[in-house]
Amino acid sequence: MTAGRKPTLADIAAKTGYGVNTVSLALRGSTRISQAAREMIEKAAEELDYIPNATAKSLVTSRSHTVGMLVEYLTNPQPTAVATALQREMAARGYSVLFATSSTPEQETAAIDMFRRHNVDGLLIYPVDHTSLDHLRRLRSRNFPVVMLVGARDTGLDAVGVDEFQASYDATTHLIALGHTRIGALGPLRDKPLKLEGFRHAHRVHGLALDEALMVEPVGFSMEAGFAAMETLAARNPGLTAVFASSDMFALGAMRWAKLKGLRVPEDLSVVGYDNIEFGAFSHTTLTSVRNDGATLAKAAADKLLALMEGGKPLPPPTLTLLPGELVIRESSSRPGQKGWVA
Amino acid sequence: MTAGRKPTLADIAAKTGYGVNTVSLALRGSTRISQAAREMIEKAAEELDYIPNATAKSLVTSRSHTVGMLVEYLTNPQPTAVATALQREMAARGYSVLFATSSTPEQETAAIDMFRRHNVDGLLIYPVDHTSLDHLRRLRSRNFPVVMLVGARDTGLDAVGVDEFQASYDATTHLIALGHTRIGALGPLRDKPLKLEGFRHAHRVHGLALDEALMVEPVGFSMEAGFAAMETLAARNPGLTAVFASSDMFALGAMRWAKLKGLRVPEDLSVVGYDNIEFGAFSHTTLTSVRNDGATLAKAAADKLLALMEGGKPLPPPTLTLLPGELVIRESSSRPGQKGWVA
DNA sequence: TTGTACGCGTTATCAG
DNA sequence: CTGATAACGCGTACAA
Repeated sequence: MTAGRKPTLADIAAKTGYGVNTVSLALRGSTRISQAAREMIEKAAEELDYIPNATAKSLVTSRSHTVGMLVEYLTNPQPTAVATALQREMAARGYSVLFATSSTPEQETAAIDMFRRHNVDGLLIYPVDHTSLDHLRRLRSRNFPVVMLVGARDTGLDAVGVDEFQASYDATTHLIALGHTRIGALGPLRDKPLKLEGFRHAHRVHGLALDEALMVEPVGFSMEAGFAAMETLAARNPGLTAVFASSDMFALGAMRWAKLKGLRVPEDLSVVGYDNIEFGAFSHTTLTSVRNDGATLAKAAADKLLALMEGGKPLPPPTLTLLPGELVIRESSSRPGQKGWVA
Repeated sequence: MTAGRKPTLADIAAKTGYGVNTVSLALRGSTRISQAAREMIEKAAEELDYIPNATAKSLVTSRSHTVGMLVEYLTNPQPTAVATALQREMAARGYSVLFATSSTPEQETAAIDMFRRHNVDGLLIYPVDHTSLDHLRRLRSRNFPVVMLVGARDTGLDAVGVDEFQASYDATTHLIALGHTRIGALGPLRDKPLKLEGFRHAHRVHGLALDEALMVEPVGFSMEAGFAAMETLAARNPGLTAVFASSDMFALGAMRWAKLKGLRVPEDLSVVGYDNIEFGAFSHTTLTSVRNDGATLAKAAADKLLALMEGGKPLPPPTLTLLPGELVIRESSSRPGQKGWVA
């Protein structure tokens, strides 16, 4: 078994004496082929170690059975888990996934162009900027299936995601119910506004004043970014007793900051995160956080994309699948000045 | 701009009056095309929103400019960071990456088959079982470029990775030098033996007896798995004063276990991890760990794969690129019964 | 400088 | 049941 090109249908045809077309049909399990022919052909294919050429197939069928998956940095375990689950879900449905990361709009369009050159049948995307989605709407208007992995309303796009607004509202309300009145927030202000809008909404509903200085946007997606943002937040707001973080990464960074400052969590500072990653659940002080079911999300997104890809070609109107986020209360949140949570 | 198929070279040819082949050459910047023709053609391509069909191109050139990337679960941030960096490195070199995860040998071969169907030009792989690599050697013998992301010696494969044996030896030696004599280990025993072999080797070199009961293999790649394995380890070994974990995930799980048992780290139990993930550096008790430079690794792997893909076709003999791992000493390791590390 | 013809490996169409 | 033949979109001769 030396070099040589890959065996093709023609090689099998030559070896068995049948025509390429018969070979093609036999290998795809057509019933119009005789038992004898099928067995002979399958045996020959086996011997030659034949591997179907998806590229050639794609050219003639104009379906690549490939989708593009575009996410931001994979530093956050939660989207990472979703991406992994998505790949498996798509594989189970017979689709391969081309993968790319983008942290800027330019990288995002470059990646999408790459996907289109490769004729992907659809796109799973966690967009960089949740508020400017024209390029995705344009794709959709050309009947190109796109499923966005963010639970944003009224985007004109198919989407599945957690109800970040509601979940963040719940998380903030939890802190307010505990008696906190000066609550800070760490998270994106412009690109991904849903979580902080939920934070704002909770203040409105419960009649709590909210100063813009109480919201700080970390630079990047690391614990260190959370740490630095927490430092800024604390400097600006002396009386702070609680923080809501849009990501457990930030929350853990904030807890680290508290430790270095000699502040106890939750006695001196309550911390609530988002994503419910394992690092929070196993942290020294366990982290109160919003759980979103990544597996369900991945499955729903895969199903939705599949329906669009294999359905008729004027795409149906876009639908939004909103999954609930559930607040998991642990040690890091309590009444101000107190240890342990009391309902 | 309604539905309709994608524009092709023929469409541009029709619109401009040139032949397809002139269009093809012009778009690829051939100098044999007149200035006027080029400009007219580029303008038409722009207007039609022409996107080259990589599939068709691939069929005729028999190069897909696509590589497969196969990793295990992305629950561990370190391999995840490497995977992300690899995708970016490959993109910078004009390659797209098909991505899959595999946690069993069966899934691994299934994924590789998928890659081959899609005619990937090469493969980046973190194999499930570091000791059975025949299937990869077989690919290589057919001149298919494969770069393994594990620094294992004498595999007959191209590989780039950290010197896990040496780094684990160093980490264990650190504990021995601190005065520990009963050191447990958490990590894979069979599939990925390098780290525990380094652990063993340190015992041999420093004349320390080593009981098989001191090594426990966690089930899975989570903190919870580390937690459970630590429980088993402790139950089997009462006098234990230190643990070496083959992954920071396991180490953090072990620290969590210590906390729940009322043991202080490092006074009652020293813990050394591996991977130097941010969660360890920002943990309540910061984690001593082995740093491996993921960015350098990704770059080296990308370069190596590129050389194989674009070099001549009897593949050159395989080479191994070994990167050093560096022990980063933090709070979690000290002399037995003591807080803080003294050299 | 540009056009024509052919082939890449497969599926689809239409005969036989 | 099976076999020619024509696409699919592009690159590479070679010819004009």
